[in-house]
Formats: sequence, C-alpha cells, structure tokens
Amino acid sequence: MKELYIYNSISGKKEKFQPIQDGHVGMYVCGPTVYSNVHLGNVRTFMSFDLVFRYLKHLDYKVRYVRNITDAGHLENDADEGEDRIAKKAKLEKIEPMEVVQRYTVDFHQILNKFNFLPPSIEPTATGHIIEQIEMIKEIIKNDFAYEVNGSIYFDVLKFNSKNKYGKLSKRNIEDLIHNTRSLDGQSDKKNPQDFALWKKADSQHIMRWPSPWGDGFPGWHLECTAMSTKYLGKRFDIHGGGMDLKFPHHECEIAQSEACHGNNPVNIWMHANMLTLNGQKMAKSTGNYILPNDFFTGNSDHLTKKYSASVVRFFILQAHYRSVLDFSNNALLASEKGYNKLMDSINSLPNLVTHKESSGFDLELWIKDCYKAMNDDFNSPILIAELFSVVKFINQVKDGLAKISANDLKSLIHYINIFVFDILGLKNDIDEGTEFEGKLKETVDLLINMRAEARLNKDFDLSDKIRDRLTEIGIQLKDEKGGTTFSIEKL
RNA sequence: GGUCUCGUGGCCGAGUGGCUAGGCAGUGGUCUGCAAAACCAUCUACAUCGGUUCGAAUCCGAUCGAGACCUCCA
Repeated sequence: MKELYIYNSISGKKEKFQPIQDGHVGMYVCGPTVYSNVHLGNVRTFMSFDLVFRYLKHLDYKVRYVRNITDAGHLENDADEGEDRIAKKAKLEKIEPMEVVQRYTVDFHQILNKFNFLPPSIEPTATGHIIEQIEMIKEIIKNDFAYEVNGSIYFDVLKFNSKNKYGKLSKRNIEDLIHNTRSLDGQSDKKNPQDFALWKKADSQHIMRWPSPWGDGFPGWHLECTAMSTKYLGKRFDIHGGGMDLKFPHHECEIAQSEACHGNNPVNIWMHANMLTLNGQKMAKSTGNYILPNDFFTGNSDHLTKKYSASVVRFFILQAHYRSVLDFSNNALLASEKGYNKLMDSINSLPNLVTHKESSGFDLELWIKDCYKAMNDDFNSPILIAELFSVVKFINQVKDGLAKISANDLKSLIHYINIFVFDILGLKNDIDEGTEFEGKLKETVDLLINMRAEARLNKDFDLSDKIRDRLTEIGIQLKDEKGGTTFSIEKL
C-alpha cells in the first residue's frame, strides 16, 4: 500500500519515492509574492502541494513542509530598470511596503483557510532571512561564481556552465539561451544577459533596503528560496515544488546557486503543478485574465452565474490531475458542484444504512486498494474521485435494497471514506456542520416531513405538494427513499 | 524565432499498446399519487495523414491547432 511513485520534473519520469532519511520528508514549495490578492491559479498550485502534504502525512511520514512568503520586492524585469512590485503597490496605495506585505499575507492565509489548507510546518519570509542570503552570496563569491558591479552582485552563469551544467531542469542549453534571449532596454551591469542578480544595489529612492558588505541593497529573487530551504531542510532535501512557470528561470537558478554554494544539487524530486487557465489562457495578474477566490463566495463575477462554496471549488480543482492544464469555466464548476453534492449526500446517509449479516455487490478490500493505487500513482486525485463515485453507487444500491453491507464493512467503509475524502482530499462536508442551529433545523424539517407523510396518507396532495414545493423554493430538497424521506440543503 | 507540453465523446476530465475511467448533460425504463432523488439500461471519443505491430486513442514521423517558458509570474 505504500509504494508511492512521484513524477520528477528533472528526470521526466515517475520515480519510486525514497526519502533521504527514513520516515522523514523535507518539502519546500515556492510561496506567493505578497503584493496583491492570490488568484485561483495561485490557489491551485498550493492546493496541489496541500494534497501532497496530506497524503505524505497519511502515509505516516514525518513531513517538514516549508512554504515561503516572498515579502521583499523584486524587480519587474531582470534588466537594471523596472520597478519593485511591492514598492510600486505601496506607492499606489500610499502605504508602507510592509503594510502591503501584511495586508496580502493576511489575505493569503484567510483564503487558504477557507479552502481548508493545512498550514505548512514553517512559513519563512524573505526579509526575515537577509543575513542568510548575504552569507550565501559571500560563499558564492568565494567559490568564484559571482561578481560585483557597482554595489550589485551577479551570478556568472557562463562561468558556472563551464564547470557545471546550467539548464538541467528546464532542459535548455546555454547556447540556445544566448541566442534566444530578448534584448531588454536599459543599461545593464551584467556581463551576460543570462546572469542573474544575487544582490541589487538600492538607489536612494528604494525603501526596502538592507546593509551589506557591498552597500545598501536588497536580495535577488532566486536567492531567498535557496537560503531558506537550506536553512530549514538542509543542503539536500526530498521534494521541491512550485508552479510550472517557476521552472525557468527561478528553479534553474536555485539549482545553480546551490551547486555554486554547496557543490551539490539541492533536491531529489522536483514537482511542478500545471497552470489553471481561463478562456484558454493562463490566469495572470498582469493580463487581467484571472478570477479571485472571493468571487466564488459572492458569485460576483462575469465568469460566474452563481455562488460556490470553497469545498466545491476544491473538488473541481482536485478532479483534474495536478500536472495537467485545467481550464476553468462556470459550466465545469456547475458539473462539479452536482458531483460534490452527490458524494456528500451519499456520505451523510452512511450512518443510517441498514446492515446485513454479509456484504454483497461490492468488493470493499479491492476498493480500498484501488484508492491507494490512485494516490500512489503520482497523487492521482481524479482517479481517486472516480473510485469514490463507485462506492457512492454501492451505497445508493444498499439504500435501494439492491446490495448489502455488513456492520463490519460499514464501519470500515466509514473509516476509509473519512480518510480519503476528508483527510487526504481535504474536502469539507458543507451539508453536515453539526451546529446547534443545524440540529434544530433538522428537527424542524423532519417535522414538516412527518406532516407531509400524514397528508399523503390522507391523499391530501395539495398540502403535501405545498410542503415539498415550498421547501424546494427555500433550498431544501426532499428525497423519498425506500426507507423514508430524507432531505438535503442547497448551500449558498 | 527557439525549447517544451498538449490535442479524448455535448461539456469537464482520467488512462496510455489488447480489458467500462469518472462527473455533468442527453435518451429509454424501474420506483412514485405526480415529481425530485436513487437505481437499471443506453447514445455521442480518442485532431488529420502516413508508418511500426497480430493488434494503437496509446509507439514513430509529418501536418494542422492550442498552451507554457524564453522578461516578473503559482
């Protein structure tokens, strides 16, 4: 049950997962730059790794999951011009850069919370690790892979490439890169366009600045992840994840920095989550082609016809494999919502299932095996969900008297459903929240159900239909099943 | 222009040499006072053209189309 295979971006193959230290996993995921609200595409990436985190924990690994917050402003392009995104936003909103950082960090946490994310083990910030970054730059300079120009330090990619291979991860070779680098406007201090900044001199206007041996400045974007992953996970760790769009140059540079600094490849398995598209295009702040998580909760968006709960959105995202491009649309979401409700209705009916001496019509052992098989095959959540629907069908057949379940199997089924649906997929049961309010609501609806049953016995269909139709209008659907009437509440 | 990935039925999405993916929608039936829900059955597929093979949606080649990266990006 425990043979986990993970697709490794650097080898292009699924590999059997073998942690460096038995029973322990170190995982680093590139977090957001907190200069604006996270959009659904960002959420998808982090959700992919939430799934990975949850599954590894379920497999009883002791996981240290590090996901950083990028709170130091980085330039909009790698020429020497361009603005620092956080500073730009700060200027725009007339607040301190750290206020920008605080505002969007809080937003980030609130959103992820709504989607039922598990918090990472450590969530370090770039600005909290300036010293580590400076130390790392010193080491890279000492190893002769970086040079200083006018108070800025650049990584010498060509020199690095003459001794190591630059481009392993993104499968690029340096000659192609040289030929295909677009010439950016503006004067650059860099020896070659492929070089990247480890440290940038801050001009007098720049607010976010720190002292360094090379004068006041701020760290380069790629460096923070190397510094923080090294600090918390060591020079070599198990899994490094992030969005597909970070593969090049960000992750490539991380590899180069580690090798230049420590002399070794930092990561065993590189995982890349694919993009979420809207209208066939990647969601991106810069193009305006995006949808914000809060839009779902309010239903306030040109892309949506109604409100959706966070669980439905989570379910929608997990219905696609993390390595595939997923195209967002209202219709797809509507379909997911129906599927999600069907799954939850079925789960909610489990405690009321009538049991028999023996089960028939379903192989529970095989089902459990297949569920693990799906997850062990590179976290294949869509297959797992397909398996869940096969058990939904069985549950409904039991309700209809077409299949049987023993008390033991029912206990086991409830146990594993909880594991797969709630622990691993991280879905929440919107329907059964178990509050006092909901308890009273249930009693009230049951009262109406009884009154309707009585009316039907008396063939007073006017009254019985009125009760049913009014409840439907309110958003409470009655279901006449073999064993009696149950109901489900439409959410939102 | 370069590198890479992908093209699956009405929609979303798995699979990847021979065996039903699944969800949503549709159709026929069972159940029901009528519905809804549920159950049973069922229709739409693997971009195009070649090649390899006993056999390809799955491998190879070409063509067309889409996307990602090459600049900040989840």
